[in-house]
Amino acid sequence: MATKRKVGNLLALAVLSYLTQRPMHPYELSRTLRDNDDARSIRYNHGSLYMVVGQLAKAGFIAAQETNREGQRPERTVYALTDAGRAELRDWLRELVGAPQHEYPQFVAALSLIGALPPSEVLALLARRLDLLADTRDEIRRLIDDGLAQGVPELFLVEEQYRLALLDAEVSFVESFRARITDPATGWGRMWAEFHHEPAPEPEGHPT
Amino acid sequence: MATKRKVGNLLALAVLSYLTQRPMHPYELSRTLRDNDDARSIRYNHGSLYMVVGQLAKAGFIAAQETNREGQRPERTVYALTDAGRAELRDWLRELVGAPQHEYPQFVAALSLIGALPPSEVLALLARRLDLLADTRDEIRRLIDDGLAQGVPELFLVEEQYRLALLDAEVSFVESFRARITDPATGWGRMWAEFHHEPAPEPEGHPT
DNA sequence: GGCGAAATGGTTGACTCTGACTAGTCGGTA
DNA sequence: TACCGACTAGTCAGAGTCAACCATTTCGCC
Repeated sequence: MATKRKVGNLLALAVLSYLTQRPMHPYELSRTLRDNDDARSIRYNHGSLYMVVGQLAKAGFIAAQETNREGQRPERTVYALTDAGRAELRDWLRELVGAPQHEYPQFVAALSLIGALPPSEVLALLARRLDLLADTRDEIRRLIDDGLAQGVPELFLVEEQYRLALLDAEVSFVESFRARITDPATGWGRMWAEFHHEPAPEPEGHPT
Repeated sequence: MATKRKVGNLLALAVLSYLTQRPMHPYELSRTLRDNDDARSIRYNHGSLYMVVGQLAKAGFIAAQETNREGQRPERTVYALTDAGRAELRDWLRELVGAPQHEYPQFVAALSLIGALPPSEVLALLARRLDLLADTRDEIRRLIDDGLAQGVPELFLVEEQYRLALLDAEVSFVESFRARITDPATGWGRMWAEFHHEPAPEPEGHPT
């Protein structure tokens, strides 16, 4: 599983991937990650990068190639991918692509406890969520369009298209969820509201 | 944001939520969480629970109510929710429901680096992924149906329906992704394959 | 009634992660 | 030319996570 890897942080995957192109020193990796906007897909922390590089070196996936220094700056160690590192990269990617991992999105946790909020409030919050989801959607769309306009191959934007697909699914779900709360036929609204000692929620635009 | 909370672990949210029903001691919480299958929605770790309870107590969200002991067992401290805790629960849930958080699913990371694998292999891995996604889908369906059959209100199954919606979206995406790889019109397959020094991938069922 | 397995209830320690801190360099500008 | 802010480059303490372990008690079953 995911935890069996010697280095489990996904940042390490990106490091391995960039080192296939050429040896680099940590700061160069950091800049490359920033320039390619990888922080959108992989949790990035300046501090974690140095840690991850150290772990990869200890595990034998990368090896220090040379150490040089300019002026009074701290020295920079250039790392190169080893054969073991190349194998790890492939194996890890295979696992991630070939088998879905169980994950814990925050919204799932919230939904599982949603009963703790009264339905009237939940309706308002979901409306707000829909607005924000629409904003995010526009942003991703723009990111993709800009990329395409600048000649980025569509293959390198595929993760954004995936994000978009999930986003659309979430929007549909939230809309249908709202509808089911207000639909008197489901009986949800009444039961839920009674539990919170408030009147049953009304459909949109028909407040009591 | 998520990190500004005194206790950031989502397990704490579940603890606060269950303590609204009645005071409990840690192990009772642990069992309740297990019984309700909350580990599906919230990353659960036996050890973490005690830490989270300690943190919540230190933050003033819960308070030790009494300590008793049976036989030679370690003592059990019963905790009760404080007013601050009730407020934190509501505020936290509001945030989670009202505003989507940026998250980092593993598959997104994998997609962003997918170019490192040759397209022929990616096609095979995606096929495997589709199989496993179908299994997961069946499992969730069964979970929902069993719940409904046992009279669980549909509201308490809403997080599984959300999961199902996302799952379906992922299946559609993966299918369309596969199609675009094999479709000669997109040109992806050829470019990608050339980069890996292999022949362009063929559409399903027509191997070279 | 006795034996092992499972449940109860919790602690510990090794490891990982994160945000904050340090410290040199460079370009502009007042 | 002296100062400021931004960038470069890296370190580190403290917090968090997780798996493994420990010690009792109860339960199933022969």
